[in-house]
Amino acid sequence: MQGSRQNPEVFTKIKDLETINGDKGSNVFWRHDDKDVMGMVSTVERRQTFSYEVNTALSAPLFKRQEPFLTPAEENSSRKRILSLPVVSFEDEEEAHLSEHYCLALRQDRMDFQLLGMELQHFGMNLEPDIHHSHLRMLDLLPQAAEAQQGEEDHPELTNLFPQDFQDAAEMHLGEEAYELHEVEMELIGNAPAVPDVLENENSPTARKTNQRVDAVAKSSLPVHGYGEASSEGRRRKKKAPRMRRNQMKAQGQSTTHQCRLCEFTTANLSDFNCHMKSHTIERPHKCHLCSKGFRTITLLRNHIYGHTGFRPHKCKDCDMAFITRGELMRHQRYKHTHEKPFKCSMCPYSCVETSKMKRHIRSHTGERPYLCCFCSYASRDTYKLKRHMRTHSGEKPYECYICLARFTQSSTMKTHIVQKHTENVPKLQCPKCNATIARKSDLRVHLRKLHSYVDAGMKCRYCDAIFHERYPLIQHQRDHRDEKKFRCDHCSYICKQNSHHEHSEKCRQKQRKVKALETGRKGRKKGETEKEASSQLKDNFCTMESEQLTFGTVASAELAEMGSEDKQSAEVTCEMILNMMDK
DNA sequence: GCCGCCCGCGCCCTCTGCTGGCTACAG
DNA sequence: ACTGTAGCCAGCAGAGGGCGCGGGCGGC
Repeated sequence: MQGSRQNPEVFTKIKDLETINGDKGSNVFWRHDDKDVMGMVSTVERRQTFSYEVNTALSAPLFKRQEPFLTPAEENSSRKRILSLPVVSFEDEEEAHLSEHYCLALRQDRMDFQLLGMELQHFGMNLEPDIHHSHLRMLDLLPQAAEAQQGEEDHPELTNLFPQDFQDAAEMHLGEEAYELHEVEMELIGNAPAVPDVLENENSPTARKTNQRVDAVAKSSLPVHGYGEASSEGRRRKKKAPRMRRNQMKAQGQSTTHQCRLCEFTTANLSDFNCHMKSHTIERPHKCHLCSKGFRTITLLRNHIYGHTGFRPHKCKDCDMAFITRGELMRHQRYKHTHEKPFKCSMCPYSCVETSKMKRHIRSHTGERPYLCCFCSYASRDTYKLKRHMRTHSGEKPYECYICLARFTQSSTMKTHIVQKHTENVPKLQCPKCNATIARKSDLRVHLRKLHSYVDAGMKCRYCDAIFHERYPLIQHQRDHRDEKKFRCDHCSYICKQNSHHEHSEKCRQKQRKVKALETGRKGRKKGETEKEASSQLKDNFCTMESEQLTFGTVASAELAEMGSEDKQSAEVTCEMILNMMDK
């Protein structure tokens, strides 16, 4: 194999590759059947490329239960995506080229392939059989495949794009299905193209085949959720639907309509239709001269170049920030200056600047957790939390204390560590209930909870609206409620806390009658009976009453209440006598 | 076809709070 | 010496803020 350098402009994808790898000398180009073909022979470089692709495009779930082998540095540096070279294509372990690689090279509108005599072991990888997915790198076919979906008759050369043995090995059929393959794979890796997940019209041939593909993928051992935020509905371009429907509505009533076979888009205008169909391709004619990245529109390219040059035309008048687009500036001003939050939650007072934030917030109400961990049962409400969680599996600790070099999984943990261990004169927190001083707020909370029975949320009194954060004051307060004497006798001054009041009332009436009788008896004292004897009888009667749990005061006041003034005076004398007698 | 607005996704960050293991210390 | 307890500490998850950037689409 003789290495011969070719003009990189010919190889759009190779340019990307060079950008990533840097070491251009390790790429080898040669002629094969009058076609330009590229191969990579450097194992180190090859591994870098492969690792990069695994991390960003394929995601860890493909590597079932394997620890992610990328280092953080590699991960961070992988901002760009290469969906081209090289191809790993294994149909199964026996038949195919488990220890070999296919290498695809794009030459403008043609694609060539070459088998490279390289072994996986060279890359230091120990791959499990289930990752040998036959179509993983067929993403390289995108431009051709997208065209292919429009019909083989339009692009008959596509059927000849790959040598037959390659097609056989990959069980791949060119033409329409080639696009479907791309579609399914893009779904698989969470980088969906601008096509619906499953075609709505299930009766169309395309939809049928695609849906079968989707089913097949769903049934396969390859989870579609996963690491590196590659999963996800989030990335699926579903946002098209509403606007498409608007256009669809506009188009209604037209006699001649152009309906997109790949989505719901319908229009009567042919140019609109053609414009729309471009959205289903990844044709990016506007290339950045600095990084070779392609864009569909010149505006996008211009904004991209602004990113390179640092030119930010939209400057904030309230601070030093500047932005590429006016929309970004407006959003910044809402966040930092005007604090305008047009999106309000209907379930709580939360409001925010962006719809995506509201969407995320709503999940905290609904409990929805669409991002599933492929290693455990954890599921998160947003991609970042899942990614952060994955560190617990990978053992990655990206944050290092600059003083003691201790490493941490989260930046906030490191920050706390530095404050608590390496910062002098850190003020401690004083417990409001005792003299204890505690370093951390959360520990003070624990302290309050354990030692002072403090409940953060507050406990409501069961009898009134009072709120207590401590158990004991609540108990005391509720006891007061229970001791409260709510029932008052209608006939005397008797009050009680129980409903037994009614029983008392009846007894009270009977006793009143007795007292009346006593009074009557006193007034109509028997002939010859001395006053002392009369008093003695009264006292006996009183004692009887007392034994029936009627107090003197109760009797007296009840009696007084019903007596006339003369009788009252008489009764008071009688009561006084009784009291005196009791004193004796 | 270009431009700008708007939208949505993704990424990274901070703040917050809970948990459980560790450890010092008093009884 | 042993044990229970309370503070220290790192790990980890929930929630939200801020911004970069690409894409859709209407207007010109």
